[in-house]
Amino acid sequence: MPEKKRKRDPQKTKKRLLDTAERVFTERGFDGARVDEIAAQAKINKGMIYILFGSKEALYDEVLKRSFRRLFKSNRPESSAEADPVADTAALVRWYFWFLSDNPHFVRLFGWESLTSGKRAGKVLLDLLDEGLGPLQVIIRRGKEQGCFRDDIAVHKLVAMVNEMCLGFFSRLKLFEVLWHKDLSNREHQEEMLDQIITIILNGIRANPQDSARRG
Amino acid sequence: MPEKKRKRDPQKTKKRLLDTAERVFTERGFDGARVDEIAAQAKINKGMIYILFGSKEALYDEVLKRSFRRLFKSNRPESSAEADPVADTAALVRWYFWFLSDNPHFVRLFGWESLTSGKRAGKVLLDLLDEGLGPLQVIIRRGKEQGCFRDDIAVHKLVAMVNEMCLGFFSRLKLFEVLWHKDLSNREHQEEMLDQIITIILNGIRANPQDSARRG
Amino acid sequence: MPEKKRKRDPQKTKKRLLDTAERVFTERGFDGARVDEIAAQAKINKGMIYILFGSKEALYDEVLKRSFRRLFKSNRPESSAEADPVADTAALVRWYFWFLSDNPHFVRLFGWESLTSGKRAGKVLLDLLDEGLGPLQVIIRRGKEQGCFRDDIAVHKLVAMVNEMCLGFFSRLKLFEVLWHKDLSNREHQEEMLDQIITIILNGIRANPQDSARRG
Amino acid sequence: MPEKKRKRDPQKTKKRLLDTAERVFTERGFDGARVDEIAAQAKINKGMIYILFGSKEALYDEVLKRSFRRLFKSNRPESSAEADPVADTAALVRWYFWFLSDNPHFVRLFGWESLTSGKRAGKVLLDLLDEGLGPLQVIIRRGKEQGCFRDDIAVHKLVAMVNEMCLGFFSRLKLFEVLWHKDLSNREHQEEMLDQIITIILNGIRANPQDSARRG
DNA sequence: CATGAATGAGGCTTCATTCAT
DNA sequence: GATGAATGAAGCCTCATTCAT
Repeated sequence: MPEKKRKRDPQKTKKRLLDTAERVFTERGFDGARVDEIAAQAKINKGMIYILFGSKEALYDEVLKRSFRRLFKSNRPESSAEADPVADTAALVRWYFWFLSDNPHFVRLFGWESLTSGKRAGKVLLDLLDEGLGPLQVIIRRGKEQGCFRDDIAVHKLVAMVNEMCLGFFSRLKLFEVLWHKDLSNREHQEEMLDQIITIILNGIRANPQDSARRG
Repeated sequence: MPEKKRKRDPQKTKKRLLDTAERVFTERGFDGARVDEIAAQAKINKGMIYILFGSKEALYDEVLKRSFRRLFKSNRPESSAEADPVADTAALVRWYFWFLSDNPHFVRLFGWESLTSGKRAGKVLLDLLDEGLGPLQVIIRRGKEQGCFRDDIAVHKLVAMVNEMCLGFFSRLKLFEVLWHKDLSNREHQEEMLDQIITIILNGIRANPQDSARRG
Repeated sequence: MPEKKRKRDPQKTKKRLLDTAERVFTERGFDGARVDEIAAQAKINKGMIYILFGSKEALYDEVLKRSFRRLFKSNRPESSAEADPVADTAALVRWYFWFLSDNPHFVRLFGWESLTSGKRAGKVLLDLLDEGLGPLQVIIRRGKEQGCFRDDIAVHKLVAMVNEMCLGFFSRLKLFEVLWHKDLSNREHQEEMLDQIITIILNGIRANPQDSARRG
Repeated sequence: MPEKKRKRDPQKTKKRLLDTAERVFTERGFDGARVDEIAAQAKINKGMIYILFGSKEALYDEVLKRSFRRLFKSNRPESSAEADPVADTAALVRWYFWFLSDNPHFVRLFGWESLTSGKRAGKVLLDLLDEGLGPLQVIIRRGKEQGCFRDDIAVHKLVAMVNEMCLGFFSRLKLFEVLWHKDLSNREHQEEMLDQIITIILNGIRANPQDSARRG
């Protein structure tokens, strides 16, 4: 027998509120979001927001934190010193790309925060940049040492570029959809983009055979 | 020669207002911007905004249009069918990169509009994407045909990637400044980034010698 | 002997609540007091207030009543027809003064009620005025008859004056503390004030020797 | 021809608002007053309060200041070293008494502030106490030196007592009206109270003939 | 009884916009 | 046209009170 309409489930109430808030803040940004709208959509009394979180701002912070925690808890692929830098690079980029694909709210929150210079997320943004593709730095550096990646790669710049390609793609997904006449919510279509990114990057940083010949 | 009254110069007033509005909208977004603040900073009477533009929204639209027009009027390098696709690619990316560097407001407005799905800029965003790096498509395609660029490049995806690398870099300039401990308002430091982008891209898309050998 | 369960002692709970409510209402007045604050400080569940008293207003009424009852139950000195009006006057004023000193909450509640025209205490205020120094009227009148007090004393006005001197002193205790650079919570310092009041009053109402001589 | 309904008179608007605010704050205290009510009674748009004053609190402050200024601007009688201390005392008390009678809002605002320990009026309360009957200290002291006032008068305590008699009378005017079955808005009836106060005080502090005889 | 969650009315404040001069 | 005053709708938040458990 299925449960009937149950009330008073603070756990669920709070989650419902956070989910709704995430949706609204994500869609309209902090300034554009309306507390009333969040309450209405969450089917919650407006006052509860203030009992549970204290203010619109605190609610937003909680939404940010929760969304960002997802990145930290996401299962990032490990890379060891013995592993192949090329394969590792591809794996890490793949993981990041699909994380963003699975967390569109994260992408947008990051976007809003970037525009407000992290007025609310503060220094966490830096940690996020680092948490996402940070390990890529180590991998690239190892690749350079092993001679399979070009010498003239500025590691942190490269990481930033990869970040922008992935984040940017999902930031403007809707735009590209219209521009390319393609349904980009489709995972296979997304994968085409990912493949391109990896192809360009790997080819872009791979040491030239003749170069290594010259060197060797 | 028209008479010179004391203060009234509707042309200048309007420009001052647009400049101020651009600054404020750029900084805070449409929802975060305040008509009062714009009027105060422009040292203009609030009512004038409504006489000159009709509404906050219309003022914003005008700011958008003016900012976007700058891209259309910017002196984009031409490329002919005889030119070297490699050099052309580099030239176009350079031009786009420096345009963004010179027009930080454009970068931010584009950012806000991307997040609101172009609620206000509408389809212009598409034109902008096209206007900026659009010709790159032609160049790349020509490069592929001439065999100097890899076969497996998806042209429009590549263009998007370049766009994101440039736009994203300037979108998160402040973040990278802190992350890299570097003054990125400095043009020379910006150039380092540009060089990396071009290096990676060109290497990323260049046809492999052995590949062309195999083909040839 | 009734069983002793863990915590439930409705008697004590109610007292604790009333004590806390008295403190909070006294400090901030009815409008400034917060039901939440009272409940929190009394370490009681908010709902209990409504179970025990029904409303914020009813709780306030109960606080008022309890505080006012203390005046009625206070051990006021008796005066008989044979007694000395001068000594009786001093005794009664002393008693009233120390009652106020011992019941600062009473003083403040009276103050709030005076400002709201007894919107809540209602006519009880009148009874209180009467209950406090009321008997002074009889004493003074007897003193006038016996010739030891001046003829031209308007009895009820005098009583009011004494009342204001005592009540007013304690109402603005904190102010006088700062003004006089003196710790007026100190009982001995309070006594100095009382002595002054009694001195002035007794000298103020005592029949002049020459007057009585003239009359006699 | 009488002027028609004229609008847009910022001077009058502000005064109307302050007058209304004074009335409402005076009646209900800061916490009990409602911004909406003030706006409605002043026939003003609620927003104007925030344009003109910034906040409910700032409006209250302005009301306080304006009311208190009236005391400072009131024409207090001067007293010279040659004057008769007895007459001077009477004159000063008379002046203070009638000032309070003419400024019932002042009396009530002072009352609210006393209860909140001047949370909003701050240290001004001290100045007010001083500004009102402050000069009485000098007069009494001179009277003591000249031998016409008793030695054992504590000057500042006496001043406080006079203050309380006057202020207290007007604070509880409504109560006394009911208690005494007398219309105390009537100036002549008020004067009876004033006469009593002065009589008691002067008799209370006058040096006893026999005392001065003993001394002389 | 006792509790913590929930509620709705209303409080203060802001803001885009209009209007009288 | 240009200005400062004015406005109404709406925004965020608080608070006495109720309710399910």
